Amino acid sequence: MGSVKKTYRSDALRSAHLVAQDLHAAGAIDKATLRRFDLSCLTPVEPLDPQAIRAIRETAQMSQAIFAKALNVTTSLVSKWERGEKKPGGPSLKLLALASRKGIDAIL
Amino acid sequence: MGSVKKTYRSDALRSAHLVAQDLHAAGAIDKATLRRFDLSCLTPVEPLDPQAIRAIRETAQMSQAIFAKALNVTTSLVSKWERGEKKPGGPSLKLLALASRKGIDAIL
DNA sequence: TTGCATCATAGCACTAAGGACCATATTTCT
DNA sequence: AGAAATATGGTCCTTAGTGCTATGATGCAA
Repeated sequence: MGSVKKTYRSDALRSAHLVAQDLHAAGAIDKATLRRFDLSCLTPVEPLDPQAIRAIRETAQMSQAIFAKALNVTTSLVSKWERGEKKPGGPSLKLLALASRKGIDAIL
Repeated sequence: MGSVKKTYRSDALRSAHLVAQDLHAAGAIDKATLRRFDLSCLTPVEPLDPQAIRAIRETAQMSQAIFAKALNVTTSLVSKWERGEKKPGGPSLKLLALASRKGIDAIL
């Protein structure tokens, strides 16, 4: 199972943030470095075209209805995203980016 | 560290979704059960008052600016959330719920 | 066949979230 | 002292997101 490997990478990322904070608390690194570190840790968020959004959902094997529930939006909105009638912004894009890069389970 | 325990719980949750899909593919469970399972897996999303939002951010040891970047929103919006001028909805609430229940690293 | 449910699309009206700008005052680090 | 980060406050404005309803296609079971 990807369980072991995925866990390793995931936890490394996860703990890195806290480790960096401890280093700063101990005076080992300055605030600027900590700040830059935090920003470099963020999952990149780029605009998604309708097909890309649908691809994320279909990879997750979900209907529009339960995909919408996972993102805490309405099904009609998901439909509009996938047809290009509306474009996801700010927080929605972040959720989609997480689902795309880390897998749907990252946001369940 | 927490790595092992957290990983165990996290991976169990993560794989459960895929396992259920396999069970369905194998004909072991029906579609309705699969659907209900997916919904029951979702991180509960409840309204958050301004102090709760600030608490999440301060637990993460982040300034409004980098917290905003993590959520892919503007700093002024985070400020408004924490002062009660605006209330986070849909996708924003989902992100905040993830940060609150699974830790800030879940959304980095 | 009939019936019932899920699925996806589509329309419309409406509210408020969220974005993009400002300016200000305080703190913190150099 | 200066520079940079921090948090608040504001104002204007766009549109994302909601809620509702209706449609047709699909699939499953009685």
